[in-house]
Amino acid sequence: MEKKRFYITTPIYYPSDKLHIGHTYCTVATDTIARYKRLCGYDVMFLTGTDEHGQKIEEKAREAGITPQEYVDRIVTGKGGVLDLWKLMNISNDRFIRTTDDYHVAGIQRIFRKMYEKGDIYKGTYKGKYCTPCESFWTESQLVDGKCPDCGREVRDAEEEAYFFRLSKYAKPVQELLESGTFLEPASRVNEMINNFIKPGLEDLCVSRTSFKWGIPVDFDPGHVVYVWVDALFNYATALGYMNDRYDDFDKYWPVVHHIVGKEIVRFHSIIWPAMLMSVDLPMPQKVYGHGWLIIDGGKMSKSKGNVVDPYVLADKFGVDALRFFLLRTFPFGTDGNFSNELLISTINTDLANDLGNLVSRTTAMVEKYFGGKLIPEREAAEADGELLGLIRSTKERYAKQMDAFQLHVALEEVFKLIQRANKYIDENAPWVLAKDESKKPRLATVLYNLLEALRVSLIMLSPFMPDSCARAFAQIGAEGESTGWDKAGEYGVLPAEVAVHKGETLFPRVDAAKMLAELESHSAKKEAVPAFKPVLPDVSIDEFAKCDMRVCKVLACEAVPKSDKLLKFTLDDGSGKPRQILSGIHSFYEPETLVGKTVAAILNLPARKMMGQLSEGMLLSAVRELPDGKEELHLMILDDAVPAGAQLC
RNA sequence: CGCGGGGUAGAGCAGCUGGUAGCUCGUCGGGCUCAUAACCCGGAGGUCGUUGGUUCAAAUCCUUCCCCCGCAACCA
Repeated sequence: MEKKRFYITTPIYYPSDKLHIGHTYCTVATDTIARYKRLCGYDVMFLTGTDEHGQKIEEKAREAGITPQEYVDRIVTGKGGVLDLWKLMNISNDRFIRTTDDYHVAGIQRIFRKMYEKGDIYKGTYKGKYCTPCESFWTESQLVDGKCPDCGREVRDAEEEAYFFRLSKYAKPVQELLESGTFLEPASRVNEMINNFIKPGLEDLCVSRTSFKWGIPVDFDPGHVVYVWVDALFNYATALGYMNDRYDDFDKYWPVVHHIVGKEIVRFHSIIWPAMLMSVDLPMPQKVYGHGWLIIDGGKMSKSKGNVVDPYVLADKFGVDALRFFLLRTFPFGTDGNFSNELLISTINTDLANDLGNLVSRTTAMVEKYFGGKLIPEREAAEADGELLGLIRSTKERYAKQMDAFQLHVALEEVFKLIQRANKYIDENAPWVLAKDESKKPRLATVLYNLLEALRVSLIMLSPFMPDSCARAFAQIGAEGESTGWDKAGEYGVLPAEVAVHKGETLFPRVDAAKMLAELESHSAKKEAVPAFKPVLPDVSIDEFAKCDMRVCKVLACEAVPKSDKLLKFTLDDGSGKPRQILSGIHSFYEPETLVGKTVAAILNLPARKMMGQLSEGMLLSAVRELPDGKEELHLMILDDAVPAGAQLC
């Protein structure tokens, strides 16, 4: 009979910077599932890779003075890069795709054309902000203070020609897909997607750009570059040979696709991706699983906060397997988890050193001490064995159920129930007492054999999580070959009666928490930085500066804008005699009532603009800086009340 | 009323198809000595965010309100 197939993917990561523990978490989890499926006998295809195009990488490369290709090569294949990281973390991916690979590029061009010919991609206009001197398009959110983020100059509304994907056309089938059961998990994400994105109506999606070059050219329309969606999402298909001839196992693995993704990209994978697949008439993936994030000190990990955890450091200090284990044992896979070094250390000490490692150690030590390393074949069963043997036989089933549902942390819990029961079993049977009586030797051998069997079974189930350590442990307890296979994970009596053990070096050394924390502290202490000084912007002429009409205003009234977290609505006396309304996003720093009567400064000649449906005629001046923790510190410019309204700042 | 998640012992979490509140760490006491000062047993510690309701019975179902977190929107 042919093996059942299983195709699993991580997202392709964006190599604009070094990867951190969050990427590692996702990849390690996916790797563990892949290893588990292989263990169960599946024909597994495990794909990971990098998403290497786009404006941001183009910019980063320009800053570094190298080509975009050189830039991504450095991060992906360079020393300490993505490939090195996965090698270090013992990731067993079968394939690694880079969106700059030529077969992917060719495939995407064909896919783009296919969707175009079908009429699902059409030419339209993309509206955005344009900076003429820089010849660059920006979205609202990219603007810095309403200005070009590159040069700080004014931008204007503009349109560019672009291709769009008819996402709207697929809204209904996508909704049906989401509602139809297990496509998207955890289930809580389904409502989020439908309520937030589908119900309000899906807009067609811009899938090409002319404003930057670093991407896959649209082959039938030079100047256009395929924008992220088509390029990145279809990696899952091109990596199997879809629309290219580099590989030819697309038909083999396609329908059994499982995408493991972070919750931030669930939307793309559960709405846009299915829609595009429908467009090219491909069957839907079996599952999209959105896992949670690692949270640090209650907040998201980010480079600007300086709280990024470096997997290289942790792997170096604790060992790869311990780190892998910690990530998957501690945090429920579907929800966010609070990362901390203390938790890491305590998990390693409790589960790996005290429970598992110590069990291997004390069991093998006793076999050596009482039997010279090799058990005698005589046995004597006892009632006291029942519970342990029951767990040896039954844990596999519960474990498998959890693993199949990607509940990795619960699966591990099941294994550790067995390990803890085995430790208790030693206490109950006190082998050291049996050892004193020669006539109890068969009973002693039975007790130790049962322990070895408990370990063997546990190690099989732990091996997808900690492949190297389990291999070492198998050697120590004298398990080899078939006895370490999945088929034997729920059976008792598999090890030979005269099994020989080899007590080896400590599997998981205990970590000295205080010492280790101090070491890690010194690592991160260097990063405690003063707020970065933002580079001074390019010169402006005095004439340009003089164009800004900044005036002193008195706050006549101030109230929060309904339904907005950030906006405050100011009614100001600008000296003209006519009240002026300005909105400002500073509610997180000030309560409206505390500002009434204050003397402030504002630019009056910015074009009026609507925010949350309200008109804002100008902008209040504030002093802003970014703190080392990534938060923003803002002070409204509050002037001496003696300054009259309408006075000009210059 | 934008959407979603969460508020359970000192900390971190489970339980949430209703029926004496559980796990890990920490803490206190005991046991054991094979083992990586590890292991085993026991104790202390919670009015399960708040209000009202359904029920013989609610952490668990419905309802009010409060707080936290994410997404969306939005910070010129």
